[in-house]
Amino acid sequence: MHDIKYIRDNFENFKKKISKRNNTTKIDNILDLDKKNRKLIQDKENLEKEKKNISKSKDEKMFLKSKEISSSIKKLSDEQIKIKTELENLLSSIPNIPHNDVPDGSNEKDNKIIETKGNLQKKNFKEKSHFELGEKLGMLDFDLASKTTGSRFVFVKDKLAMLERALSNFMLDIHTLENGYREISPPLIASESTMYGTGQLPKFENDQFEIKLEINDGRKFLIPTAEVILTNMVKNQILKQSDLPIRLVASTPCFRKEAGSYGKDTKGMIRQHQFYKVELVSIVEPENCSEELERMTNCATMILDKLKLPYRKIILCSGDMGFSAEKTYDIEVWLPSEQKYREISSCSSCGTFQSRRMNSKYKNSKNENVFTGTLNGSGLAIGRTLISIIENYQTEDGSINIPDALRPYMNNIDKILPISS
RNA sequence: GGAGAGAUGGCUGAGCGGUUGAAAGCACCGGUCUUGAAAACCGGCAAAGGGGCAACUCUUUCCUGGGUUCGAAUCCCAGUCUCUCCGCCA
Repeated sequence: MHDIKYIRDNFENFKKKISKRNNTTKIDNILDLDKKNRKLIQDKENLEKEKKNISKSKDEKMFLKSKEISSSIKKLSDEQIKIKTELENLLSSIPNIPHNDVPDGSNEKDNKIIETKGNLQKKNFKEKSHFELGEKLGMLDFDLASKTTGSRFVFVKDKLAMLERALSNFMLDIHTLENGYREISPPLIASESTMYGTGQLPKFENDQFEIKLEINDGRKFLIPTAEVILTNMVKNQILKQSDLPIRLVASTPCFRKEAGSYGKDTKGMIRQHQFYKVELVSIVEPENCSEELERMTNCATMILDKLKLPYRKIILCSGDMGFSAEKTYDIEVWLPSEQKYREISSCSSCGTFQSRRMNSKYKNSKNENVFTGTLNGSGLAIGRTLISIIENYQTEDGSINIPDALRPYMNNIDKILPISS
């Protein structure tokens, strides 16, 4: 959600910055709606004052007049609410303003590589894809999933299932013990207002799995990421300055419809309707957002360093960022079978964009209630980490070595062999 | 699924038709005292929105939405949420 006062005072600048984003909402009539809205408020308030005075005076001769005023107020108020709703709907579907650090650009081709790390060791055999390896091991079963459920789901079995669980524990341990995050095991279902708070609604309803609890219950959705539920923990709250920063981590399943990516990554478990992800969320004083984003991104890359997986860090251009983000770093891991880097984490600062939607504030050092800053990042996507380990640690015979850092989480085995052997 | 109870400022909690935006306490901020701290005492302290360069001022808000009334935190209706007890259950 945007600050209407800021837009009012900086409209041209606002318009220019939003035009750099992938935005489909028409913004030209914002000022007009704002003007109408304020005019109606003023007219309404004048009448309200008059009415108040009559009732205070207890002058019976004026009682009839007061009744008339009431109906005029009702009319004005209805009109004002209509305009205000229109304005709010408009504002709530405009993406966040890009941070000054963000490079201009229209799509992923304009993202900038910031750093590349790790060795792309050349193997003396042709590297296989994770799904080929996983199916050969008998531990990834896509056919079975399509039988029980449908496409874009997978059964992970045996040692790969254990590896998936190990990754979750490994990441949680690092973020809680080394990086100072508080571990949360949250609900996986979010209410409509929660989904609105982080920006999934109203614009991206098509990507969400809506579920039915009871007929008269409010709308509920499976979380597409733990960001939604963790960030909203501070919804409708005024925090103390000493509460900040709040750093939260959760390992949860995530559910996405992936509407609009038909035909994309249909093979393998790169893009699934359901996947595990370890998510980091920070609630901070807004002036600390940039600093916190660097810190958070380092917390994410730290995992890849420990797993000795090659990766690169990029900054997304204005046209490629998510709706709520003002600045985003993507971390991409090397996938030998594709000879490409693929996204494994995305770390974003949202500034006060989400906290305005959530109404999340804190008392600053001047004792004023101001909106908090929110950040979120994957640390990391478990499914994709699993893929990258399978592919990067494969051997010629099709078995998978276990990275040293994970062995304590894998009963100290050093290798995953096919089931038959 | 059955039976009750409740929802008031950051928190606890009074008020149950007319200077009540709301007592009191806690928390918080400022001051006096103290070598420093604590204690004690004094003072301040809800939010949102509109107008104004500003000092300031106006409006709204006591869960939400309707209704009664000149006037509602207070009365009536509907809904939401929370809690307790019983049943069922991971």
